[in-house]
Amino acid sequence: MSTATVSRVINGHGNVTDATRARILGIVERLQYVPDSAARSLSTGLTNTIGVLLPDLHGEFFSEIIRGIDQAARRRGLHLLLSGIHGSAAEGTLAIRALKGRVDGLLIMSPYADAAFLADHSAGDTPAVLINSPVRGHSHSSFCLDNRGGARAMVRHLAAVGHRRIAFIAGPTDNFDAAERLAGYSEQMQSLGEGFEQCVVPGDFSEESGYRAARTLLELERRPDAVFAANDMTALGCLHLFNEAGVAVPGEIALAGFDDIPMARFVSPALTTVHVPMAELGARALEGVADAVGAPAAAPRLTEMVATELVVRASSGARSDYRGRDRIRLETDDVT
Amino acid sequence: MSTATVSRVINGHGNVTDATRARILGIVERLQYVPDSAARSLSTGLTNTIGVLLPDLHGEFFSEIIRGIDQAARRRGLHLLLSGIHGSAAEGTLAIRALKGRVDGLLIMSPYADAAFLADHSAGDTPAVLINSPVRGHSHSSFCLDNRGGARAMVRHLAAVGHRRIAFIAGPTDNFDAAERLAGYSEQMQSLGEGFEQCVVPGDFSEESGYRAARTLLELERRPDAVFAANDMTALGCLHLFNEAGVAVPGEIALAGFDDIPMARFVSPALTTVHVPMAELGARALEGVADAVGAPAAAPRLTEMVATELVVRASSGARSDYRGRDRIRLETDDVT
DNA sequence: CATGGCAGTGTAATCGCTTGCATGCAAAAG
DNA sequence: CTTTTGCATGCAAGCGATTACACTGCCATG
Repeated sequence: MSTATVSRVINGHGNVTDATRARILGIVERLQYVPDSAARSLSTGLTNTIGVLLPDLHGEFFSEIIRGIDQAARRRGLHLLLSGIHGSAAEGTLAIRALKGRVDGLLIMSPYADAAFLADHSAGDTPAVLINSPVRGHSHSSFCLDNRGGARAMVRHLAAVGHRRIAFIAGPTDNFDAAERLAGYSEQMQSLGEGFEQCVVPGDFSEESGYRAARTLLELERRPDAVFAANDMTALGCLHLFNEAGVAVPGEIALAGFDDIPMARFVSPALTTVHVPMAELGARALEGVADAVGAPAAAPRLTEMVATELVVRASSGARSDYRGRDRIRLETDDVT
Repeated sequence: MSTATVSRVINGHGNVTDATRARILGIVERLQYVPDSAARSLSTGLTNTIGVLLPDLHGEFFSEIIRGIDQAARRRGLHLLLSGIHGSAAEGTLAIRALKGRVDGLLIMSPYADAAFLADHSAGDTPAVLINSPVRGHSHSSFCLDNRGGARAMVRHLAAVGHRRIAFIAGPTDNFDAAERLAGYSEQMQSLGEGFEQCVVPGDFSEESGYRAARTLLELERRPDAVFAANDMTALGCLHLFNEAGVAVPGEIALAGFDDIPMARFVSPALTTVHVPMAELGARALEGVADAVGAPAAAPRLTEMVATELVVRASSGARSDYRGRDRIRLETDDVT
């Protein structure tokens, strides 16, 4: 009974008698033997680990995406090496390098990811998958949330409900998600054409920026019918100001957000928003890396879109019997 | 120039001429050489990685604690191997075994952690630190949130505001945090003595259970002055029912929660609650494991308490924005 | 001038596993 | 009864680092 045989038993490589296998398994059990993973990695070149780089570990978002990733990883028997990138691309590059050799694949989410990531990483042979990144096509697969489609759907909804002058509170200008949402808004407004007025005010995804933007909007000579914020926190900031200013939502002005954070259901009026399936996005991305790990380097790099879902609640002023062309979820009266 | 010298340069072990060092560093830079971590682990027995086991990857809580852990890990140059334990202790045990050899230390958070964890793990030599776990003292350090103190503070606050009949909606009976909060409530009510009436109704930390508990409370012949829920979600469920039932908060009945989830600020009336510094708890726990990794096995195991903070908002009916503050206490359990 | 010490460098063993190849042995084939 | 075939097993060579130990000069000391 040599180490070779034990190895074969443990890894399920055939060519072992049932008798020896049983004997070995018995001993393994008795000794609580667990193969040393470092040694194993050294000789196989595999770690069974996926590195996960996330931009910001704040909020519900992050936890959702991680949950999806974790579940998928568990299903595939993979471990997760987690790292938050707080700073710029430089720090990200550093983090990637530190992970090199420790992981079989990389899952990188960074709305700020630029060519630097690519350049630095392309040197390695570790496959990587990007989540919601502006970088496309060449050497990595990527999974993207359909921000643009979601924003368009929201604009269509607001239009269908009867709003004409629809303002948009933008997100950070260097953020990919924010840019896509803005683009979706503009495109849809454009294609609605006559009688619809665009108006974009700056914001940065924070509650405070929403608060400020709301004030700006109220002071306009031609006050908008509806305000579409680039994310829910911004919308919540808006709502605060509207409440303080005694402006009725959705009576005098409609409001909508993006993300569907848990809080969106709880505010009053409940916030119409775009639901983003973060857990699903995370899970799909992990499957993507896992597949890429086994596959030859020449495997096709694809960009997969993950759909969003319009969630209509009270703040947009929809009649309760609203039915649009979009895939929506109606929550008019959501009591537990 | 041999591998030995290179190794010495890279690891900063002296005995190398400045000239050779410079030459080697130059080559390292040019070749973008990164030492293979598997090989390194194999020969040193260290992985520079801490395993993190979390019970549930849901919600703001989780993301906060992970954020704290990640920051601390980054400071110490450690990697994080993350794993969610969805099921029971059995699954946890499995997860621990899977991590064995991959990590230098373990950070385990499980309000359900029982002796099984301990037993299984004690076999290994990997140091572990428990977060918010009922298990104490013997072979692991642990970091606990001062649930009991927080609950007592809340009861004192409610009493100070003038409430006498203070009801408590409990959490899951097998959850350590929940049990501690209940204990804090009972203790404080007891010591308030005359004129204060205890009343505990069951719950399970969910919004729905709060909704149901609220109905139960309203139907009592002697309706309580105040309701203290074991966590914020439960309190939010309560609030929903009170709103539906047209019971004014805090006018007719005061309400308080525990956790200080972001939503607590946004509901109306804003929820008085107990803030729990999850990020700090996570960071401190990580420092704990990191220290334990280097230390001899005989190092003292201590239990550290992380203080909570009372956050008074409108729902408890306080006059001004009263704010109580506790400081972090350090408690050392005996060793052996 | 011989000797010992010391600093810088190289040699080779080691960590624990996987795996190609050699070996042994029993059953099938000639 | 010998030869072939094939399956189960063992041997030993890596995998890429770390590190104890050996070695080589060189300088200080006796």
